[in-house]
Amino acid sequence: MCVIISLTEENYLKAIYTLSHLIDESEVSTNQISDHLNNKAATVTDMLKRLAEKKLIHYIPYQGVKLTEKGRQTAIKVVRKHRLWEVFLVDKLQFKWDEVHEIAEQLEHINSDELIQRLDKFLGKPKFDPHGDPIPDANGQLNIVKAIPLNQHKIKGMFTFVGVCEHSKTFLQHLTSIGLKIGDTLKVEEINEFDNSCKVKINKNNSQFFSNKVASNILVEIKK
Amino acid sequence: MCVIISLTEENYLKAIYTLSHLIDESEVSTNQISDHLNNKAATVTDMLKRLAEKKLIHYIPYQGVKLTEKGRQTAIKVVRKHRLWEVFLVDKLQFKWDEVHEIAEQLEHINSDELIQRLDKFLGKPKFDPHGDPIPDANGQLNIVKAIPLNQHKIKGMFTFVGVCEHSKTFLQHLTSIGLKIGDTLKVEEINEFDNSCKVKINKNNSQFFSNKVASNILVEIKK
DNA sequence: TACAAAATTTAGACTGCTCTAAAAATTTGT
DNA sequence: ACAAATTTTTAGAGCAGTCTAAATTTTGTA
Repeated sequence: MCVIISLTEENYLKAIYTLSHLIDESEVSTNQISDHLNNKAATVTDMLKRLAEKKLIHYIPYQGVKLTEKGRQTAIKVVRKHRLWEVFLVDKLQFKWDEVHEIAEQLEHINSDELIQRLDKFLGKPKFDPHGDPIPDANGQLNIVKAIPLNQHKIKGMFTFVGVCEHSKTFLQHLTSIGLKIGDTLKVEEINEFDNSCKVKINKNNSQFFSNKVASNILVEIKK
Repeated sequence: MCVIISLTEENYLKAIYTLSHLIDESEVSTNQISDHLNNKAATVTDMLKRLAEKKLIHYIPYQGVKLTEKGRQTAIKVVRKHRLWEVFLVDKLQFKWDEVHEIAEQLEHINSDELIQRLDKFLGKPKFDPHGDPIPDANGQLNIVKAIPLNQHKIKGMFTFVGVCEHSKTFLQHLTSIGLKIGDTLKVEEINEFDNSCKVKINKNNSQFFSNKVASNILVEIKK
């Protein structure tokens, strides 16, 4: 009944979960997984056979994979742990938001339901991690986030910065260097047709230009 | 220069460290390690060869092993992490002292110096874990504890309960059930020659009997 | 002190996870 | 529609860590 799932298997399930959510709930290919995890396609094929054996994924050779319900529950539990630990690292240990990913990658595999339940309570049952990503609840339910990238709005006006698409250290450090934090108000004052860059005021500060690349990785909601 | 040490290797080094400190700084035998880690002697021999290769232990076949300085530093870092995480679990997440060992066994392998430094600060740089065991500092220095088991004092009088020898769940739960916590004052009122049991008053409460077995696992200092 | 018992090591094998090289299947472009 | 390119799988191998069974070394004692 209670199949043991190794740290490596957890990482594969998380990868499949993440990749399948990039665009709707599509099937994930062997190469996508091998790129994401930095190992070879042959290695991935091997692992897919084992995960299918354990009923954690639906796998038809050459057709890509999808998580089973059991696989999804496992993956989402890892995501929940990852994001809760990130909150701990930032809120309690004063890490910066660009410093926590690697440590959370380790902590997410600590196995204790009691620990996670208590950590969640200790942190005040947070709904979002330091990057604005939603934290699944203990039952694996996830807030549906309706935020979309700033560059897709194509309109001037007031927005709230609620999350990022890109989680790389360099991008997060860039946002920090321009003084942008989750929750800030963005006022789009100009949109330039030719390169899709925009002039934005952060809170009450001076305006600055965001390239399309930056704007495409900033998730916002229209400010009420 | 910077040899990678696996989780398994860390566990072997910690086992050797622990076992070598049971009695002075003696050498540790293959069987002691295999008992402690619940695996076979042949498996231990294999690992000892690998640890010796990496200059983490001094190993002469059939002669037992001793940690090198590098091995000791590695082991003590794991012990430091284990004990700090135990403090976190008890002080911040309200775990009981008999519930934290298994979780700390996992957390002790999380690899981030920055994390440990910040956790230490967050916890108020504690000197002892919830069982009264000393926490090595960041340089691997350990407070020498001069506490000895209650049954070895052989005298009546006032003592302070500062730690335990036995760390099993059942023993710790037993102490909890008789209302004994680290820091409590023990007044030894009688010592029975025939079975070495003693009558003890905990703080200002009613007196009760401690068997020799209990008294031998309770570390105390003479109360000033 | 010699020999039996105990401790330890060696030999050979298995699993999980990884790789490279080669074969097979699928997709794409003309 | 089919050849070329791409993707995926298969085959075979290696390493870390574990095991059992057998051989070797040390220890304790008769």
